[in-house]
Amino acid sequence: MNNQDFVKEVADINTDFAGWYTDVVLKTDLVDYGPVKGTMVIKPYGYAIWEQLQSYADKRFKEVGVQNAYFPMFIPESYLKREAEHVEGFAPEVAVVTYAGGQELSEKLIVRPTSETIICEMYAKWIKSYRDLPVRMNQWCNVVRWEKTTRPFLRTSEFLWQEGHTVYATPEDAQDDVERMLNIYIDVAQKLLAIPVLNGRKTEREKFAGAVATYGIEAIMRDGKCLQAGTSHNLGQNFAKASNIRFLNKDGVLEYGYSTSWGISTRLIGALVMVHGDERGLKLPPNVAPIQVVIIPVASHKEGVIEKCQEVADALIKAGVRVKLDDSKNTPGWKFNEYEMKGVPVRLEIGPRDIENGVATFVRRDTREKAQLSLDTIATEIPSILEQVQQNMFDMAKQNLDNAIVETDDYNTMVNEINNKKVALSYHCGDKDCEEEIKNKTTIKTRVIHSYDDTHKCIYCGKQSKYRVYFGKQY
RNA sequence: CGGGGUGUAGCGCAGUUGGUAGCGCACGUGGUUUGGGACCAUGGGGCCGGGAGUUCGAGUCUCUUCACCCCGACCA
Repeated sequence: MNNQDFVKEVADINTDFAGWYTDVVLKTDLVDYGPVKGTMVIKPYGYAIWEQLQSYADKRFKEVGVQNAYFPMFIPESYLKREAEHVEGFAPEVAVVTYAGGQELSEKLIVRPTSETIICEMYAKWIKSYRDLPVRMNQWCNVVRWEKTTRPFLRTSEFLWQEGHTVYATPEDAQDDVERMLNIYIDVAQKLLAIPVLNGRKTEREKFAGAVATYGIEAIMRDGKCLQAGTSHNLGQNFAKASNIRFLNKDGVLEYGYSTSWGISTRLIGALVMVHGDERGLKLPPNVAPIQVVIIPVASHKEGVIEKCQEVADALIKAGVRVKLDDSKNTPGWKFNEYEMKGVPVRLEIGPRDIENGVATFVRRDTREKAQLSLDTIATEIPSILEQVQQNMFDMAKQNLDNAIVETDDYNTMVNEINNKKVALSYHCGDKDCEEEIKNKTTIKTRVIHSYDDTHKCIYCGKQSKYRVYFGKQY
């Protein structure tokens, strides 16, 4: 097979982006379809990306004092119903267990679509005094949401995520938490995944079912569509009241707690693919790539080639680089294409000619730049090259993001630009029905609020603006 | 849930008016190769998505069901 064949087997990235996406995630062994509709098997290469992401986020959570725990996946149906907006938001997409242990259950069990209800029930049991606060726990788990359309990573019936749930004594502390966690998510996206994001508060229409306020990060794919990549919710006292989370304050008065919740999911892997990928396949930023450097021996049967490759691999491992030496039977050319498709950031080719010259040939995935590196200094140079690749990938993605944003005060311009793969930044009145009308007419929704500003007119209804907000189409 | 499309070997596909299922790649074995998807030889591999029907006979015709893809609707 030559590269033409690869191109033929994968849909064209420019004319069929959705087809390109599914082809790439399947062909690069990130994922496969499960036997049940809408389910996915995350294969080792895809799971390794998730593990990188997990370990970064987990470390950040722990640094700010969050502890991990695990809560059951089955939630009594009655729990979900305690918060009116919450049940309305989730009821259509929950999976329900009605039969177990050989008999009909007296109370149906919801398979968690998110765990606010069950965690708050437990918190209510544990929290008695202001001395018990704050409570801040996170769990890494799976959740189930039975949605109509599915796409690997982006929207599946079951997916992996983390959900953090906290309770504070004051609204100010809760709001601080919401912003602190949002900032960690911004770092996960930007520093780890090299995905620049828009961030801010969601509108009333777009907020989480049961929240007082939702904040989110939004990534923009190369087809101009937006993807909600992480959310941080201020739940106010809504869930505390629904679950009866009360504590005695310093004055001996019983008060409801203030809770928050926040999450990121395997969807980020989908974003990673769609933000950075190109016509050759995946392109992974070094900080999250399971393999940062692949070493490909050339003429590996020749004296000393494999030994030299192994030597370089060992030196790189010692320098903290995730490296793979591929000494399989495939030809070098096959391997070049394979690892480019899989998005490995840096490739080293080592053959008799290189060894003779005391160098290795290196090729960057992001720029496809090819050069020689001295074998003596390679282990010290590679880490900084990886940093450059990481930075360059972020910069390129940032440029795409900046280019995608169009500031406009004209409704028709907004609709046209968004249909032309852009994201609009416009003023809006903040009225739910007005936003609803725009959505019904065009499928365009608000993403996050840019800034509050009442000195302009709403782009749709012409009334006084409340804020400036990003509009776009979404995955 | 509406409209369109596809299910045949691990992957990509062909299969004529119905007559015992084929190609390329991948895979096993032996050898030659190795700097952008190598070559020769020789093997193995199939519930033709599932079910029901028509027929002497179904990959092919009819009905039905399931899954996946695309476009909408829905979607913290």
